[in-house]
Amino acid sequence: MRRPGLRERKKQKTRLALIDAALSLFLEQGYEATTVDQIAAAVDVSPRTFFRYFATKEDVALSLAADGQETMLAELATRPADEAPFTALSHAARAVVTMLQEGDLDDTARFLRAREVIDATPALFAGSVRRLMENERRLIAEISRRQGTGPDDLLPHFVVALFTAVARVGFELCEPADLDDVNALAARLESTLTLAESSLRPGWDRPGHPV
Amino acid sequence: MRRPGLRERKKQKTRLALIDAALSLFLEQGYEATTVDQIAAAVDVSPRTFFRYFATKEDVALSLAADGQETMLAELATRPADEAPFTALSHAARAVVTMLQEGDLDDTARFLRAREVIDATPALFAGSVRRLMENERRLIAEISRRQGTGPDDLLPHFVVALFTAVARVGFELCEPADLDDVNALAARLESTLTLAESSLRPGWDRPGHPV
DNA sequence: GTAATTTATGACAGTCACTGACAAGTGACA
DNA sequence: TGTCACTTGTCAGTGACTGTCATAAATTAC
Repeated sequence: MRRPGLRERKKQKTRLALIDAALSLFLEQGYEATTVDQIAAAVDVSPRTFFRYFATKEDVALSLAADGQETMLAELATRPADEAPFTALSHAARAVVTMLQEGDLDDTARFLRAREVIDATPALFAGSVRRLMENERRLIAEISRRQGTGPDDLLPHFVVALFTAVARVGFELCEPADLDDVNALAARLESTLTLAESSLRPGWDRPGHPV
Repeated sequence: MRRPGLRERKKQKTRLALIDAALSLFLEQGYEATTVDQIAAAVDVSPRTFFRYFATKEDVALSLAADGQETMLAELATRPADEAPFTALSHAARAVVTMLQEGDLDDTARFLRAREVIDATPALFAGSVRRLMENERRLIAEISRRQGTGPDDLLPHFVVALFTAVARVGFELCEPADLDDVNALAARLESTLTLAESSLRPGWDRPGHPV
């Protein structure tokens, strides 16, 4: 598993090159002012190839965040079944930050740069939220499975919606200063989670609580 | 003010005709399968004119929901300053339902039909959430103003994000059966608001609570 | 009432995101 | 080394969206 083969390595290289080139161009001249042709030209690749790596233009900026969400989903699946839903979700969110702290330095820088571009570009921010919502369905399914509740139960929807709100405040609404540093991001997430816990009644995310 | 002038009346008529035609086509053949040219042709208007009424294709389905958000903002502004933020936001949300219940029957039907199309179309659902998020900034500003907190205070962000989450669960995640009836929508909103209140500690949305 | 002015619309040309199809090049593997 | 699978470039096309200019209709001035 050490070497994924030359072909696979080339692909990853092209993918990262496209992301880097796109982020640079987006920062320089703005997102809408940048054409896919420009990005492709910067990596010396045909525009058609760009769309073989990324389904849409916004994807090139959002794919890293999407990877983070996959990490979160995976972490959630490993949490013990008797853990309270909101607690399990909190740990899953922390896993994303941990992944950044432990990962390659270049990868972390790229991730934070992507966040910077996303926060500065309304269209990308919108896309980011869209992804978050799509992911919400999967989170709801997982929480619902853990709790054994039916698919039309309000509680899982409620818990996940609330958690997503907290995560958004923690992750996305960062001050520009916070964007430089992963640790600042982690601190922000923690303080938001603390605020959430101090605002909610104990056991609120368990069925049968509101008597 | 009774008569806004012939020109203005014509414009409103065209606007509603475009919305109705678009919603019908979206329901019949799906959103992406419907072209702007088709919508324009159905109303006997040039495609260029369509874009003079709606900035984007998705706008034609989302504009009614956008109107609802304006109503909410306006209602929020009239709430007493000493009212707790979440309570004020809840009343503002109720104002949207009230507006539907009291409004023209055709308008209500159109609104519910738009919701139906939006819920059935991922792209439109995403756009709907996007609008909600964009609106969040204005809600935060208003809550922040009411509370007299600084712009970098976490609490207004937190309160509004939580409220948006609740509103989404109440408004958007409706069962198909609920879409026929405004009263069912109202009931759903109320039960979600109740769930939220029973989950949160009293005074959580006021500054200085979590000692 | 008619003339002047504003405003909505249509027609046309153009940009850009995105896609299907086919041909050519390159790594994988026997 | 030769075959196979996969990746890429080229090309042609669709559809969303925009700028521009001329025309027609509504509003206002006279």
